[in-house]
Amino acid sequence: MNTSTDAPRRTRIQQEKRELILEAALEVFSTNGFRGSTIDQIAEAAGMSKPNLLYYFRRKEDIHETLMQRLLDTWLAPLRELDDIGDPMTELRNYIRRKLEMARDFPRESRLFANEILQGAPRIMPLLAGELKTLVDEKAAVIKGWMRAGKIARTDPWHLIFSIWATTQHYADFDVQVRAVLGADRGGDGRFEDAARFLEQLFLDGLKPKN
Amino acid sequence: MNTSTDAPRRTRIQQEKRELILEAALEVFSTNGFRGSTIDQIAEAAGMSKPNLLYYFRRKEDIHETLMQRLLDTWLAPLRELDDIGDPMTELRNYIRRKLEMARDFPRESRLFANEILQGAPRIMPLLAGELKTLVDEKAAVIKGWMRAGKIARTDPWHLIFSIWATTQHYADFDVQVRAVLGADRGGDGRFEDAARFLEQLFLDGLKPKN
DNA sequence: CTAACGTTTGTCCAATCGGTCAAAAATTTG
DNA sequence: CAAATTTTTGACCGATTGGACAAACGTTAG
Repeated sequence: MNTSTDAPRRTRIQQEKRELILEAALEVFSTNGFRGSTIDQIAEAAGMSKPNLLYYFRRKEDIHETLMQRLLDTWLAPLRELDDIGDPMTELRNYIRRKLEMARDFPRESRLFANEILQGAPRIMPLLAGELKTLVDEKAAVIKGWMRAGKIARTDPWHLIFSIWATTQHYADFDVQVRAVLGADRGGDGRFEDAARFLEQLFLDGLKPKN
Repeated sequence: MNTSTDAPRRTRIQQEKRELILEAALEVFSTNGFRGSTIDQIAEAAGMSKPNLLYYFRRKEDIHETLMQRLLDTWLAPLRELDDIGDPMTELRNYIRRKLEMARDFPRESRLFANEILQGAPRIMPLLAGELKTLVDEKAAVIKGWMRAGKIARTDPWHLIFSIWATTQHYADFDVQVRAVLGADRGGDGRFEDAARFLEQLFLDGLKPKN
């Protein structure tokens, strides 16, 4: 992993300022969407003038693209770690837990991604049909193996992965709604632990009465 | 439900054209978001000139507001129908099924709603903390009753509702991703039936092996 | 027919947008 | 130090935006 292999040579200031801009852009893009965000907003959030920002990223889309590229790697890391060798139930529990932690700790990243997908994924479609599909197919095969071995109930592995994505990311993407519905008492910091408990039961036990 | 009670008197043409605009705006807003959509786009999709559109809705926000108000009612209808009297498992199954059907038949409405929530629900926050919270609390109480009666396993009713929302709406909001990952063979029209089967098993049986 | 009213459009406007450019300021290099 | 290079900025530009407006057009009731 030599970071200087293909990356353009950059000065210390360039590295720092680019990070500053990307951090500011994540904040702005994730709450306003790409078209809803302006370069001025990002520049102000990054504490610099618009032409100065454009000195580091020549087009608005370059910022967004850089952000999305970085995002996808970290975003798929938990799924990559789903291991064939470990105990199936433990592996799934850990995956759900890690995804929920990411929703809690990186909600802006989740919303940025959701925004992109919602609008038809115009900028990352190739990645979805390529890298993402490959990874999911691979992990679906692992899960299928567990099912054949009788370690977990038989279901559709792809839809299982979808439902884990949906339920965990919901706590980042729809956070406003979750907090509004739970109200002041239950919508506080404890909501993620409640969610973790619930999701664990849902995926690992189901709703069937235990009589 | 007298529709003429508070509504301004409208001619036949006004009724028709307003519907035309709302239909066009649903299409445009749901794929581009509020700020990403232009009045020109909506006007063109509705087959009229921009000033003509502005004759029926004086501001861009008025269109969006009207759309959101209508949406919320139909969107919450399935939950409203969750009945205390019916058989719990059947009621839940039907609710999940109806929500999934809505994701299939009204994906634009789902995406419009998701767009609004994602961006912090600036225009419908009061509705979430008011009408929506009341409804969810009410239905959560119903579900709690079923749990006390031993009809379904004990869990958090609020998070149960969240997870039903998340999993079903996922097939509308993240449709592009779902289709990309499933690929050409499994991403066709059958994907909703696969999803229905999977979700039914997930929520009603769980993943525990049946040994 | 015609006056009144409802509908449609072309033209225009101020504000905002993404982005350019040259020149000033700061930093690094020799 | 001074020259070379990098960084920052103010001023500016053309395009797009939401919206205003008056004039033209269509419809209908008397």
